[in-house]
Formats: sequence, structure tokens, C-alpha cells
Amino acid sequence: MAVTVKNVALHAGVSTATVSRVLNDDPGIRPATRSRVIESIKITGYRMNKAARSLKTSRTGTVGLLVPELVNDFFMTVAEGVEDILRTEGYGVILCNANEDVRYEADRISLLIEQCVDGVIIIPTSSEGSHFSSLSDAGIPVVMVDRMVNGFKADAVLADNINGAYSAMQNLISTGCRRFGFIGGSQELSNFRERFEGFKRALSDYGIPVEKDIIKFGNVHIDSGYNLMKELMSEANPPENVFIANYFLQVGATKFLIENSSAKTASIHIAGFDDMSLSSILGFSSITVSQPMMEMGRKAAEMLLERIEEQSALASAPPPPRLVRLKTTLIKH
Amino acid sequence: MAVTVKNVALHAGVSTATVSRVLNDDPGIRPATRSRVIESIKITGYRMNKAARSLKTSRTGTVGLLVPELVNDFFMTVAEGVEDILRTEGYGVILCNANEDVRYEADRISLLIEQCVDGVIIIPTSSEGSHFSSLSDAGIPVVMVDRMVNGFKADAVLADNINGAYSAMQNLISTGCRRFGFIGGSQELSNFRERFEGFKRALSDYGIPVEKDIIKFGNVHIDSGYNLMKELMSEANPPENVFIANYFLQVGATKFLIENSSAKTASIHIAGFDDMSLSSILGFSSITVSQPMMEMGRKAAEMLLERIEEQSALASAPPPPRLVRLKTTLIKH
DNA sequence: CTGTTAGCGCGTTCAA
DNA sequence: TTGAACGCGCTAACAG
Repeated sequence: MAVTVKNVALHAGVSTATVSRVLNDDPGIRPATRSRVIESIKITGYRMNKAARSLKTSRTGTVGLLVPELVNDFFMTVAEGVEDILRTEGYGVILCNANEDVRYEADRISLLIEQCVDGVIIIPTSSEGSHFSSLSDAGIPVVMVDRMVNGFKADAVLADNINGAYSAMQNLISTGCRRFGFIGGSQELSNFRERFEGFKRALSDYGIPVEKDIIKFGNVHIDSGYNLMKELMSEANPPENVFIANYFLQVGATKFLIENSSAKTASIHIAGFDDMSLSSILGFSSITVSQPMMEMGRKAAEMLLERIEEQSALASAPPPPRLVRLKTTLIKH
Repeated sequence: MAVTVKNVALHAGVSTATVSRVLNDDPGIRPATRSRVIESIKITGYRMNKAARSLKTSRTGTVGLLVPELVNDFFMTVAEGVEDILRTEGYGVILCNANEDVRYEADRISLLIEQCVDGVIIIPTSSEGSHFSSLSDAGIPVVMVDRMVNGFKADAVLADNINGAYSAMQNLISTGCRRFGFIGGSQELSNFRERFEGFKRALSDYGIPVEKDIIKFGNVHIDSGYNLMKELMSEANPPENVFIANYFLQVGATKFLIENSSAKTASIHIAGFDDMSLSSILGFSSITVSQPMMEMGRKAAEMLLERIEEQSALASAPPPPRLVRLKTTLIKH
């Protein structure tokens, strides 16, 4: 059996309450007593049993982070931002993989509720959010990142996708480009919808016609990027400039171009989203919209901490959901 | 306050003990009673408070997974394997980022001990492992993945790095290559040491001299790969074939070659380690040693589960550490 | 400033 | 087959 507060109290010749106070940095304690307890803690090798504390305080010091997949530099950079903030506050992060499947996602939410996490940060795997409400029902604060969902209201940290896409287009247009292809992810997802919106808005503002044949939608993965670029290049009159709505699509598209080089493909220029460590070796890339990924994670963690504070403080109705948009930056290659 | 066993018991007209038995699939319970309790659980929306259970059973249903960094497709693929197995067993995974810093690593270990995890899987961040012993001291089983450490004995799941590297070299040699450069990670890490060992062994077996000038060591990151390839290409007589000991080094090396194309670089062929989703678009790549990453994670999770079982079963001394080597496969491009 | 005491929600005896 | 009662380790009143 592990050493408990009782053992420490015995060793230090004080009560368990005093030990608890030392453990929780209670100010009202004589320095001599405090140091004696600390000494005993060291000698006995005491470690707090957080399960027991949780039972009392109904706060576990853990938060859940639910992402669509783990092998994804975007999600994991956000995760590093989350972890960065939460660690310094003494929180543990339970990372859950939704496997890009709403059923898995719902399943993991159940787990997190049972683990009694103090809060949850979610990068939604789809546009469906009704299953998130079980968290609110359990009184667990939620912050969403990157995407918004239908059927559930909560704090969210999003990139300014519309203006990000718009500014990239504006930049290209200013260099003389007048015809653009588009390769995008599922329009069911808010972030991809917004990027397309920014694309369209730029075309509209500069009087460039929308050509449906060179606008392609798929999912968010490498394969899809490959296939969509293939489709694009098979068009009668393919564009020379292509806006691609995320990194993985860009990787796939680039792969196609590498494997099928020709006169047609040689003149392709890609404007992409997300600045990853490998972006710089991708050919055909002219410009990239960079999201502040780490910052998005940090901001989400901070917002969650605020909510957790609020909750344990006042019992009144919580403030309405907050929506934070973080600016993107443009990177020219 | 959330609904507890007490509420359910009241609702079902039974005692809390009976509810508990239903919850834990205790066989000795009348079917009628069981279904009545199950009904009440549904109606009341009861969810078990695992903190309370932990306090009784001293098992939390969580395991820690400690990795050097999150933004790393290798580590995260291993993590997916771990999660895959553990999820089906009802465990939650607390993912911790050691930030490639032994101090962070030690810090996270403390956190995991306090969270009372049932076990920990570690991809060590360095060769130092003495700080892992606090886990064993707390009676928490440990399984290491990918790398071994000094000063700590535990189960480990490793790739067969020596034979992996050896077979790649053998393959290249069979195609007529007779001169090889080497770009490797820190020789402090067991996996990189082993890959270099396999490289050397192949040279030796085929009577090829070791040329120190074209053997470069750095860390395990993109920058390092870039710089080492630069050094290599600056040698008086650079090799045409280069063995590169991991994916990130290869990315960096490739980046250098792309940015500094010349007659010299055009004839470079790279044999790399780790088959990632982006490997296929890396130029200069001739052959890749593929580690069974997901499988390594799964195996580690299974071994950990065994240890956890063992521990809660017999109180006798545990079996000695087990070492599992997983075979690599060769991919030709 | 410190000790005493009473649960937090659950699993587990021991009786019935 | 089921219920009553106790305690896991800790914190939060309330005393003193």
C-alpha cells in the first residue's frame, strides 16, 4: 500500500488536515510546521492520490483533447499548444483519437465523462455536434478548435479562413494571375467552407468568373488531393494557378504532378493552406496561408481554463459562448 | 450533483450493492433484478464516477503514453497502435509530451504517478532511464518502445534495426553499389546506434571500406539532415549512395538536394528509414526500410496489459523483462 | 494556527 | 440472491 497523508501526518506529528493544508499551499500555517511536514513528505516518499482528491473536490486535474486523428501535423501542433498551457497549470491531457468517425467520437466522449475530466477541447471530426451535448449535460466545459458544428453551442477557436484564403488570392491576382482552379475538402466542414468562401469572394471582387469545371471537392486527405489534381489536369483547359485548401490535399496534388510531369503540369503554381515543416520541399508551391496552429491550441486551453474557473467559482448561469478568430499570415516562396 | 449508484438503487428499489454488482457483471444476480437495474441506469442517466472506483480498486483504467514530441508521424503512428488496443479494453490514454527534454520527461512521469495510471508506455527521449524507476517504485508497469535506455530495466518493443539497415545495404550492394555515405542520428540513442551497426556490418561483410569522411552524425531532425547532407556534398569526393537513418533526416537531406541541385546532387540515391505517407514524394529515394510502427504500438499495449493483469493477479515476483524485436520490411521505389 | 470529524461514490465483506 | 455497513485517501467545515 502506498504512503498516504496519514503516514505523513504521523511522521510529522501533526494531523492529516495540516498535511493537506501544506499540500494545497494553504497560507495559514506556521512556517516551522510547514517545513516539518514538507520534510516528512520527502522522507516518506509521499505522493498524492489524485483519485481520492477528485472524489472530494470533483475536479480531476485532467482535460480531454479529442482529435480526428493522431498522425496529422496540424492537429498535433494544436495539441502541443494545448499541452503547453495545460502542463504549466498542472493539468494532465487525455488525448483521444476519434478516428474520423462520429461513432468513435461519441464513444470517446463517454470515456472522458466517466474519467471525470474537468474540461474538453475538441477538434470536431464532422459537422455533427449533437453528441457533444452530453458533456454540457455533465457540466463539463467544451472548447472547439478549427471547426464549428451544428447542433451544439460552445466556445470556439478558429482561424480566419475567409480572409486567409482571400488574401492569398488577392496576392496572386496582384501578380497578374486571372484564372484559378480550386481543390477543397468536404464542404460539410466549416473551415473548408470558409476557405472556399474566401476564394469565391476574391474572384467576385476582382471580376473573375467562377469556372465550375476547375473547382473540385473531395475529403481532406492525400489520396483525395492526388485524385482531384488528376481530374483538374484532365480538363480541357486546366488552370495554371490552383488554390488548395489544406496541406494534405496539397501533398497529394503535388504527388500527382511529380508522377505525371508534362508541359501542362510544369507551369502549375499552387497556393496552399497550412505551413508545415515539410511545406518547403513541396514543389509547385508559390504561396501559403499559414494558420497559427500552436497559438490556436494555446488559446483554446486558456479559454477552457477560464471556463473551469468560472464554473468552480460562481454558480450563476455561465456567459454565452465565445468565438475567437485567429489571423493567418501569408508566406511567399 | 451527478447521479450516483445511490440514485439508481433508489430508482430500482434495490441496494447500492446490487447496482454495483450489475455494473461489474457479477454473475450471481437474478436476471429480472439485473434488467430492472439496467433500466434504471438508463432512465436516470447514470455514469460511473471512475475516481470513486479507483479509490476502492486502486486501478484507474488509464495508462500513460510518454513520447518525445507530438508533431512526429512516427511517434503518433505508434500512438495510434497503442490507442487502438487500449481503447477496446476500455482504457483511456494520457498522452504526455516530453518535449525532447529529460527534465520534462521526469516531470511528466511524476504527473502520471499522481494520476495513478495503471501502466506507462514510454518512447524514451534520451538514453537516460534512471528517472523511470520511480514508476517501478510506485508499482506501475512500464513498457518501452523504439529505444532502450541505461539505468532501467523493463519490457521493450523494438524494431530490428540492425537487420533492417543491413538488408537495405545488402540490396543496394546487390545492384552494384560499392560506396556509401551515412547520415545518422545521435549515437546516444539505441535505435540509431543499431542502424549504424547494421550499416557497418554490411560494409564489412562485403569488404567495403568504411570512409569516415562520408559518415555524418547529428540529431534526429530535419535541420540536421539538411546540414549533414550539405557537409557530405562538400566533401572532396561525395558518395552517390547515402544511407539515412530516419525519415526526418531524409526530409532535411532531400531539401538540401532540391535547393542545391547540380551535377553532383543529381546522381544521389538515398536509402532511408521509415515509410511515411509523404515518403513517396521525396525525390532521390531508392529504397526504404519500413518499421511496423502501428504494430509496435499494439504490441507494447498488449505487453502492458499483460503486466497489469499479472500484477493484479499474483503477488509474487514478476517475470523478468521481455524484449520483443519486430521485423522491418524493405520497400523499393 | 491546528485538530477533529464527516463524507465524496464506489466495491466489498458479512449476514440474512 | 440481496442488503447493510464499512472504508479507500483526501479535503472542507467547524471547533478549539
